[in-house]
Amino acid sequence: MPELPEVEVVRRGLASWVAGRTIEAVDVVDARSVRRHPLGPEDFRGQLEGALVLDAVRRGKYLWLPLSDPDVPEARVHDPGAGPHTALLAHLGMSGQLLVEEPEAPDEKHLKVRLTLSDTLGMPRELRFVDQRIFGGLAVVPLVPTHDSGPGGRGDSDLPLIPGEAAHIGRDPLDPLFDPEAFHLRLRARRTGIKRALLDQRLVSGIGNIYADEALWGARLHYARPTDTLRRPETERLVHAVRDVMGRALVAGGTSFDSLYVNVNGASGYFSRSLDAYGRAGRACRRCAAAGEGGVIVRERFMNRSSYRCTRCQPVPRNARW
DNA sequence: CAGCCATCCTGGGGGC
DNA sequence: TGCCCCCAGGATGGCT
Repeated sequence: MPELPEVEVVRRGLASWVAGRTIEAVDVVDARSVRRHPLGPEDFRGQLEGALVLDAVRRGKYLWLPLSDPDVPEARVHDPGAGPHTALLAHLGMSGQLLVEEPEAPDEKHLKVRLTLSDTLGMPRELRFVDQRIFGGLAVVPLVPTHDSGPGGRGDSDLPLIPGEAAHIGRDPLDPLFDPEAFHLRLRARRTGIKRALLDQRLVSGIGNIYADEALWGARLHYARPTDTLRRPETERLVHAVRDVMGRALVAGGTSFDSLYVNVNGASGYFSRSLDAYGRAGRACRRCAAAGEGGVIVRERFMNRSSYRCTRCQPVPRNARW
């Protein structure tokens, strides 16, 4: 399942392969993948055809391509303060892929949307949205200046332009603007369990079920640990563990062990070999084994999902909040 | 407002 | 071999 490292790998691929090209044609193969575009597939196509892709931007697991507005060329071009006003917004959901392919490549089984891009340097390409489970989708949305938890007192022109759909998404742990001390204080103010908090994209973004379990294992914390009892060293351990697991995944190009997810050019990653908790039910905890101890990874149902933890180094806490 | 849960969705896989 | 059911989980809307 794409989490922050996978989405960031896709973003980088889009920035290098798609930015600078024009969208020449749009084929919505399955309208369900644009159901979050309020005006329907025809409007989706009309708004994209002829648009120039300027960049590829990410906030948490939301990804968007800022577009030049082809309908108002003159006025905008001569206004130095005018940035892009719309973007192609994408969320990969559980199984979404954005693939940059040669037009001759055969259609994928779950191809949902095909964007034909302008030919650059004799390299014609299509951007294809492929999605089996249809939790993800595409939409053309306005970009609006949006405050976040950063320093205030600035004018509108200095605020980041992001889609309203992503306005509530917090900074991710690898973002320079992520504030570990503020994160700690917000955790302490919550009345819930730590895994619920990690999965709340408003508090910290980019973490899904897999990296949540990996980070909790790294920090030796149980998923039901009450957030209001966390001590500063524990939060620091957790932030360090999240950054470590995400950083390693990013270097490896995303986990993509699901085989549904591959990166923007269709190549699989291989980070799954180094997962310590997720998917290892019944196997020995590596850390315990290295210390000559007998901790075992168990799978438990939590939040209608699977959670993996070590019985020994992630014991059930007092006052657990399930 | 904060917390939390059901729901969306498809296809692979196990059981029989 | 075919059928049924479970399972995967990100984000949202609507409860309490």
